[in-house]
Amino acid sequence: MTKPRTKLSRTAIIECALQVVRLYGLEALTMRRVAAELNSGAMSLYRHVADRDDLLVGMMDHVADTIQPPDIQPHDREEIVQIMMTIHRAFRNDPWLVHVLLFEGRGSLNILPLLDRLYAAMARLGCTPAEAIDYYSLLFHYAYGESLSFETKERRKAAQKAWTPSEFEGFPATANVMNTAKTWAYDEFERNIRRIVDAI
Amino acid sequence: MTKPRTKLSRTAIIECALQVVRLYGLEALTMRRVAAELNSGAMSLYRHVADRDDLLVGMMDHVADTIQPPDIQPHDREEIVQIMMTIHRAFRNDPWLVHVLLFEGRGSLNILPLLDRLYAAMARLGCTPAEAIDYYSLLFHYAYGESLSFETKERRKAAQKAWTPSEFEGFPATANVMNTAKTWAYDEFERNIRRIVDAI
DNA sequence: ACCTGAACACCGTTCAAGT
DNA sequence: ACCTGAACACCGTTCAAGT
Repeated sequence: MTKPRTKLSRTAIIECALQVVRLYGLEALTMRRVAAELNSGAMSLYRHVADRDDLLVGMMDHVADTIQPPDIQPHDREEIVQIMMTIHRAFRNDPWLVHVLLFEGRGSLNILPLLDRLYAAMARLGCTPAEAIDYYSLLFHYAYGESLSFETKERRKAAQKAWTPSEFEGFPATANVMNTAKTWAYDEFERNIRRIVDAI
Repeated sequence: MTKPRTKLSRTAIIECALQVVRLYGLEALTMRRVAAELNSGAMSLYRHVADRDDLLVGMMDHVADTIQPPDIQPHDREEIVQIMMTIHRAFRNDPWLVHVLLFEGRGSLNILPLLDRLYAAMARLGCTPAEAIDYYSLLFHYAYGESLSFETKERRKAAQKAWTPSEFEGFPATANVMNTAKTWAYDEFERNIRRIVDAI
């Protein structure tokens, strides 16, 4: 994927970095690597990008721009579910987003339209602002944790580091649940989002 | 806090590393640093610890051992709430735990007794194993996300990188919620755990 | 104006050598 | 057996120098 020599630019750097992170993961995203892919010196990037954090924020804004907002739903509960599913899909496609959100501590303003639809739907359902904060916390933090955990689970599967049944000896309630978990490809995110929304 | 020269041992290394991570954070926890605190060469640690990941797992096991399990509750819903609050308190005290859990992909077996009480309470409430998996996902992933987000929020406050109100112009539902958020020290974790448990 | 190589101050870890 | 310093292969980033 090394590109032929072209003019360096912020968007060219961001798009190249996006390719690297999607193919090789966040820890492979180094300034030197991106520069190499662009056939240029590592230091040339700093003309267009303040530092690595700035690059990450740029990538996040770029991705946020390409998110397809879901159709407006006539039912407010379904509106909330569809917005959360859209965000969850973005996290599945780009797990590094959650890392940047949580560790850089900086979200993209480009998702504000989606966020405002969420809060508006909550308001129509009768939520006070205080309740809206609670539900936002529950919905988003669950989405963060679930996405990070999913990513880890994939990695662990590849590394064969899963827990073995013998470790659950003496813990019958746990063993009972784990036996089911093993034989069943579950995808609980949507079900759980609906449980939360039903409680609003 | 630099210790006088004593015999190196796995537990001495783990306890020293625990001090470092609690005082200076996970990114300050380097092999060289821990060694320096112990007045020894960085490479000496490798006699007692396989690598940095092994050290982190050792620290996690050590912390898991010191968790005070809550009293057994007569009501199963309250049993679940108290277990989750116990885990949440551990995450607040040691935010790096969540990083290790999610990025090393390795939990401590030492919390299995607590986990088994959780699954047993769910079973008594009539949960099938499939439902138990769903609720486990919701409870724990929310706890992960909330803890990471709390840590980030603290850091961001220190760095004065919070969002400014002007950024919410044109998004009235969001602005309305954010105005409340600013003036109100909220602690929504327990409320949200109870909401989840009520839905079981 | 735009790009760059050498250099700095860090990592985790390997390896051969000390006692 | 236990410890260690030098060295390796990496980082992000600064700085002075090239065109």
